[in-house]
Amino acid sequence: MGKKATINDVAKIANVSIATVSRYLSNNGYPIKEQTKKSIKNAILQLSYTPNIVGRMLKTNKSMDIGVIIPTILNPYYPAVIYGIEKKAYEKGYNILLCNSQRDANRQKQYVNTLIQKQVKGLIISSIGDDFLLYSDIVSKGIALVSLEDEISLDKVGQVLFNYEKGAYMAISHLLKLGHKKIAFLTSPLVRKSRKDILKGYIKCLKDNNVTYNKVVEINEENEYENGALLGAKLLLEDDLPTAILAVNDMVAYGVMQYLTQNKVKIPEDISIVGFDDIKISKMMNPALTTISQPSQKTGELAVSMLFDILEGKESKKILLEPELIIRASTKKI
Amino acid sequence: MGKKATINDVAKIANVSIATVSRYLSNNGYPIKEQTKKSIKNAILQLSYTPNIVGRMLKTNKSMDIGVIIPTILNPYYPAVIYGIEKKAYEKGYNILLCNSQRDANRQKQYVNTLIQKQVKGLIISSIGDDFLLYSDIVSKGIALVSLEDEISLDKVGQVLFNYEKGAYMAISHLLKLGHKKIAFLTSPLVRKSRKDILKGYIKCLKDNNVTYNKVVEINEENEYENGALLGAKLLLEDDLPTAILAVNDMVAYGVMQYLTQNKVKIPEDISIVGFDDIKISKMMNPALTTISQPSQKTGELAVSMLFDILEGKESKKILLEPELIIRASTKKI
DNA sequence: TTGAAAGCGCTAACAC
DNA sequence: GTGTTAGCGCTTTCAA
Repeated sequence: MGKKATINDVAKIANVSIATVSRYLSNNGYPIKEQTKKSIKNAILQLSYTPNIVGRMLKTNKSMDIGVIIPTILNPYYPAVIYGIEKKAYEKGYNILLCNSQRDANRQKQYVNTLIQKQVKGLIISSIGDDFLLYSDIVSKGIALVSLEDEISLDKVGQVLFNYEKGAYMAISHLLKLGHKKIAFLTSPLVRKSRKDILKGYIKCLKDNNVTYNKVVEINEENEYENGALLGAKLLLEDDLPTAILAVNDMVAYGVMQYLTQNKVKIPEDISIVGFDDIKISKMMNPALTTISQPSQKTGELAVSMLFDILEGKESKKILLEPELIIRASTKKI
Repeated sequence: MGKKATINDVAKIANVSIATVSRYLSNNGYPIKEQTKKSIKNAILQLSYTPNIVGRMLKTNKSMDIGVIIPTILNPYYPAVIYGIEKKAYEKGYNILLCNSQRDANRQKQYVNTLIQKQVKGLIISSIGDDFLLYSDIVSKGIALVSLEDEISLDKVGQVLFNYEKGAYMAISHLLKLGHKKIAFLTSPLVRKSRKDILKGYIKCLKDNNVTYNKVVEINEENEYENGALLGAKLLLEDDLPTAILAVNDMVAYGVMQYLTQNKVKIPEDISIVGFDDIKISKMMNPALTTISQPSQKTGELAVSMLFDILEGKESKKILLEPELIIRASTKKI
């Protein structure tokens, strides 16, 4: 395979200086004689030369990479976010460095560090906490930072937030309207602010409607796939069973549904269930899942737009996306 | 935010040479006086200095990035592959540059080019075709290349393949065993080799069992989400309806199932359906989907292992992963 | 319209 | 143990 050709090799073969080759490559209207252009072009073809961006980066200090840190790509919500990010980034010529934090604070920190070292232009992060120092370190290095979902108490950080509390409130309202009086909330560990907000909305709506029954079933593990089943099992051990369930997200809802169905609990006949996220497949489930829609792809696109705004020196801002209730077949009048 | 600190700044503050700082940072056992270490450490803290990897890359010509090109992250099969890739890569300290080709040859080419320029150490690519020139260009630049799913007619390319034909054969066998005689194959455009192989397996199994009925329903668009519904609609227009369906992948199967269910066709009572991939959620569907399991996460892990093997100068190889039939509730004896 | 040369931040060979 | 220095591939100023 031999060594890669450099701009020097091209210059030598084309019998011009590297400066001229560089100008040719940058293609910015700098005047070059047609004849010269031609010979450079030939040399490039002959060597099948590809510019080394690292050289340019070192010189210009301009990277075209964006770091993206998400909890886990295995929850389809995030691929949809990434899709939005990548779409917008591609349009602008940026690439995505993808990192899964696995909801592990150390791993997240490590990734942030690596990404800084790699000189990313910006960082989009769906965090697991409010690590003030970590974020201010990023910002102080001139890297544009956009946070997803969880609010961060720091200026100069773009934020694409979602009204989780209201979403939960809407879900519970819907269930109450259907006549349900016993509604449980099934959730992964209540560590993220977003989850706590869902809990808040759940509690608030019950209180506002003078419903005394409430049951929060929480599980310790982070694995959403299996959590649903575990939560379902835990629920069935209770003696005062609910007639309806709010799940912390769609993936968990699926697990619960599957477990209940296997255990002869019919959905929605015996128990109604509402999810959270409205990932694509939710409408393909059978019964299709009633859920709170959180615009995933749009979240990604907005994040990138914000990132570029910050990069252009504009004031960073917060956007609060609003939930929407998607009524499907998994909820039923009691 | 000011300018980022460099190794020079650190050296100046610590009152040592940049060489010493560099040695300190590389932390490779090179002897440094404790006292010196301490003052360097302080300087680094004081400046909140982060090494600039670009400088190192230019010098050492060693990148720690791997490019990953997949068709679309929106089909959950790929996030699972990526999960496997990222897991293994993380262990080795590598990062992932993620690209969605959207099954667009131009976009793919563009991405490959960018990734080469960014000096990735390796490239994992789930391609849309057998672009010999593209691949040999990659290889000739000393970049390790691993191809997923589709076979490539080029040496020095690692390949993690899957026995699609056999998978389809197994699916059809299963359906025949259940007494089905009219089995249709519903598919996205038959452009990828993998899809054509599924078709082959379908045809072959029918022929081997002297079944004359066969019906291939193909759709033109690439969007798997909506394809299922379109395929379902197209199917219902036929006059000689099948009693069973093989879908080209699970996502398509979901769409079909949903459409059929909405149109009063019961699954599996009226029509049995088999998917392909066994993405995580398939067992959470209701009815749970019978499908051919394709080990996605393992595919990703193997790809990375291969990549590192190639990087270490080992002979590149091919691995053919074998399918497994996962029988669930979407298929039924006739 | 072109070239010479400095220098981006870092590593590593060599010298002491 | 530590410092000096060349140079990785590129862009860009300055000069011609």
